[in-house]
Amino acid sequence: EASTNILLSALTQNGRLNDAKSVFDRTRQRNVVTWTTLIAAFAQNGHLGEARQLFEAMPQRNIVSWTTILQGFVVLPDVDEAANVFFSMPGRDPVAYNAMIVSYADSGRVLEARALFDEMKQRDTVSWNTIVQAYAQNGHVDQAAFTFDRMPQWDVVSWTAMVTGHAQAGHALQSWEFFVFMKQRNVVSWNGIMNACALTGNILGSKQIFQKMPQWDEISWTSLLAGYAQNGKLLEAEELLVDFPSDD
RNA sequence: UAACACCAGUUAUGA
Repeated sequence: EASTNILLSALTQNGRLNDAKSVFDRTRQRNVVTWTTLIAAFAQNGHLGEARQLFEAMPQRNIVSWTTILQGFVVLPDVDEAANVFFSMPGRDPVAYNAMIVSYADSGRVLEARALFDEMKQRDTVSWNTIVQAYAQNGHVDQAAFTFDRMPQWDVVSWTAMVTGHAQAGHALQSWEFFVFMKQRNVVSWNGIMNACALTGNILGSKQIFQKMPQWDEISWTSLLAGYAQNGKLLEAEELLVDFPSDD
């Protein structure tokens, strides 16, 4: 039955929702993971109705199944339904809190996001990153920086959030400083600083970063292209298109 | 402090 769940997981990861559903329907031995895997698949594709039906039909739910349905409303987005689920849950762990904080942040309700954060018994690094990002994306980079300074520990996500947060506020220098001070960088950090340059009008910097970065993904290419386009560098954009990687 | 092949939930980058 673990093997069924592995199959289900593989199918949903490849977007084969229908196949996943039919496998689910044909299996007799379902456990909470079987159910939750399918619920997550529906929820991640915006099919909250189906997800909710399964959620209500499942014989027993645990905190992961609750958080899965919660997350479905977070990404929809439907902050009120998300809050509904969140406050109905039999128990809340940091993962559930973090998801709900994101929902408040995405709808501009920073104070409520902060209130939840303060109310948490245990905060993990994701919690801190989430509240830092909540401030940054709502135009309070100063608060984001203040909170960042008080975090017990940082990871690559924390640093990258500050790089992009400052860039969005137009603080090119601070953005760059955070990038330089980072101990570990991944492709997201590199994409972030490249976009930071473009955002603050330094498209030449974007190009240089693109050339220097150790690895690229689709977002790296799209970012540079967008940077050119938004700064009126149409010739450069066309040149870049020639070298664009294709996905087959 | 990580590796030894992934059964489900939360945070950072572009369009």
